Amino acid sequence: MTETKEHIPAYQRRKADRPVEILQAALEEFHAHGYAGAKPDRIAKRAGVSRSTLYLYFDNKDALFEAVAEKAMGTFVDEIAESTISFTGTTEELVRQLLERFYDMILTTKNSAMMRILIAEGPSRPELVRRYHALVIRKGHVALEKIVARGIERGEVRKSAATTVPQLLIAPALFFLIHKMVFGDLEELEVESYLTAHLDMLFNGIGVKMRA
Amino acid sequence: MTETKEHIPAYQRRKADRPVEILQAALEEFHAHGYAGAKPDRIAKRAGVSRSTLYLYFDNKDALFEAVAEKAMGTFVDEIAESTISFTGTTEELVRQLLERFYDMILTTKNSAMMRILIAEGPSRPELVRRYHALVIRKGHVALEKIVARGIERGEVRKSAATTVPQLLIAPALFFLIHKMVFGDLEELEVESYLTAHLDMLFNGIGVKMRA
Amino acid sequence: MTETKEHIPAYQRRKADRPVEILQAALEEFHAHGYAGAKPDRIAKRAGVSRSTLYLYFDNKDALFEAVAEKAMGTFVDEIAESTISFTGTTEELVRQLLERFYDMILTTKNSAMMRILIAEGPSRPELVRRYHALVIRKGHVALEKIVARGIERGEVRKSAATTVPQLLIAPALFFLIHKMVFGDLEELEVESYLTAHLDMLFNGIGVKMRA
Amino acid sequence: MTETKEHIPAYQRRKADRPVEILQAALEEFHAHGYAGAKPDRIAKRAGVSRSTLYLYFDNKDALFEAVAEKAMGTFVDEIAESTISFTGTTEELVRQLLERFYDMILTTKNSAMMRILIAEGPSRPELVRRYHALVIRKGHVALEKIVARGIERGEVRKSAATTVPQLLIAPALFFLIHKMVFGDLEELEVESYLTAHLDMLFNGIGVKMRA
DNA sequence: AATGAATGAGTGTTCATTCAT
DNA sequence: AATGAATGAACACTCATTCAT
Repeated sequence: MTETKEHIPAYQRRKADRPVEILQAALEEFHAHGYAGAKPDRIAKRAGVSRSTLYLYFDNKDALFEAVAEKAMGTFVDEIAESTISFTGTTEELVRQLLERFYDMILTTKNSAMMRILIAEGPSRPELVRRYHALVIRKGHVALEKIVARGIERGEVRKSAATTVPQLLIAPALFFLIHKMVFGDLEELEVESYLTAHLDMLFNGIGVKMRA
Repeated sequence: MTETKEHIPAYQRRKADRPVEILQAALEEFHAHGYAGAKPDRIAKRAGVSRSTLYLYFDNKDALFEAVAEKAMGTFVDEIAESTISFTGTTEELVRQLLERFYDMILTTKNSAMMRILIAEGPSRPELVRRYHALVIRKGHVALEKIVARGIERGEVRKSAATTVPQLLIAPALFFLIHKMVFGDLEELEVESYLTAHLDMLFNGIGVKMRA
Repeated sequence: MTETKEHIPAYQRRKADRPVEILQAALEEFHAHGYAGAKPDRIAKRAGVSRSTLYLYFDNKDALFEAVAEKAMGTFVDEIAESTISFTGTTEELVRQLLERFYDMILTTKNSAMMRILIAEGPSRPELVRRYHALVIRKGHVALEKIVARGIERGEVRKSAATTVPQLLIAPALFFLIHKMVFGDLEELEVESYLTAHLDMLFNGIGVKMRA
Repeated sequence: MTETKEHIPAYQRRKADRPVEILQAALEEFHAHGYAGAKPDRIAKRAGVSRSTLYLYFDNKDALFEAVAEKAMGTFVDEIAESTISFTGTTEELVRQLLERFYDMILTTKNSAMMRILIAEGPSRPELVRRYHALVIRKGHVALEKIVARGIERGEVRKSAATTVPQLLIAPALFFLIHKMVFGDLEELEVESYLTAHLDMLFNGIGVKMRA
């Protein structure tokens, strides 16, 4: 059935590209306007197709949204989880590497879009929240736990109240993400010094240590 | 608490109560559904009035939203800023007190509603973002800076990379807020141990200190 | 006079005045905005009473409108009809007098309000049109016919095609009325010279008469 | 023509027809109910489309109204203005021709619709009034002035009070228009005899001329 | 007699979606 | 595969009207 219609105009866009383009356009739209505020009209325009074409690939706005969410719940966590396993350096180096990638991801926006969507639409989409939790949060938690355990084993990390809540490792990064997302236009947090401060606090705390 | 009150006849209720009830109902609705998803219909029902009564007190959905936001941009920051001035104990005690109040506020939900609204509607409401930034973020930042400066002065806080970014003091609390807001139904973070861990990390860091 | 009266306390005002004031206010409102565009709210304000008071005197907007119309279908025609009977001067004097009063009435606006209402609302109010026709148009027609007949009898008016349509006597005045009503703000027709011209055309025509 | 067309499926009809059909339907609706009373619902039904299709072609009710008005402020005046220039007969013939066309136009209803709209909506649409005045009234005035001047030049028209107000030439026709519009259902003015009478009065007046 | 508070029915308009081509 | 044209259902909002006082 591919050969029958060979009278396609000069620009030959591949059929397979369409869904990808639409998903990308939709992610941007959902990020910018939230679910309810997102207009198929605009998604179509962004994707360079007609409004009706959207419905050729996705049953409806909701299905499109789910597809977008699915795609965005990406591979990030898996990647860092894997890279942790083979890491051979110190915990500080490991965490620094992890956080560098994390802040980098934040600045790449795509996943922050997902975060916004999740926060905004969560209450009306428990299933989406459940999936995200299973695919991202839980896995992330496990990965962080491993890092901490490894650190303790290696004598680089204190076994303490702080280390019972491994999320604290990345909590400041979420703050950074939210801040950038909401107040980014008004006041930019400089990522490098923020990261430095983050690591400093993480490893050394802010308190003055008095040791004999 | 979303119950629909109905039994007291309209004419017996006092006019002055109306805006308060409506604002409360609207806050809940905006929190639950975001701006676009919020239906005047439901707000009215929640407030125990008819749809048109809403418009007796607020010009339109937008005005209602602004009023809700205004009200929620509460006095919290001012209160803690003030209480810091007169504090006489150690920095650790001061920060503990601050965070206890902060986590308490989070669990009181109202302000987390505001946070969700801000994250979700921010892109389409720069003015709201600007006001929140001026009223809450900026003031909060100043208050945190003072705490850090006071700590350094008193020799309780290290002058370090970490202390150049005073937001780090409360960053983990925002993580807690977001987590509770989005994943609260799936996995509860126990506030007391989280707070303990937060403080531990904040003051001591997670790293093993080796001093001579 | 469209001022909103306010200073006299309600209890001092006489009950009997209320309907009159309301009708006056309603006439102005209907004149200014048409039936559909007229708002009970504004009528009440103009009349210096509360919205609900309107409904104390008139069942609903429609009834109020009918009452206004009724009142405006005034006595004007009857008056001029009567004054014609007793007139003893020439036809030209009679017609001049009639038209002077007619133009005067036009400039007093109240009846032009009625005309506007009739034109605008006529299609949806056949009954109103019927009543106006019976009370004003028909009577006016009869009065004009009498004037013409009297003129012919007295040898002051030609029996001609023109005199078979007695409405022609006042037709130019309606033009004046409409013009003032619609374009009055843009281009004022000076009433005195218009009246002079009207009478001149009426009695002499514009044509050059060539008689042997 | 108020019939609702239904049988031709929407997709078979041609896009170009839509605005024309809608405008026609809207003219009828505005004519029948005034601006405020006109319901998009009914316009759509009259035009044989769905309510939302209206908004595909016109931004809103107001824009639709303006388009209707624009279209109705037709070419009539220009046409008669032009035809006057080349006319070679007597003034009486010229005026008769003009009036015949004028009365014919009146009976064709479309422009009388415009007149009703103008009278009814004028107060709340000064801009519309201004445009109509510029496009129709002013031009008409100039055209009438030319006719009178030509008549005087040719010795067929008296230079007199009457001829200083050229609107008097068509004033009786406006009376006819209004009468037909408002009272047409109750009492028909027979156009031919009315026109004859109109011309008679115009040229000869109603007065008895006594010349030596 | 008069009104402040409230509302149900309806308004113009938008939106996600469909359908014949 | 892709679309221009069209629409039903829902939306935020207004309005004439009611009702207990």
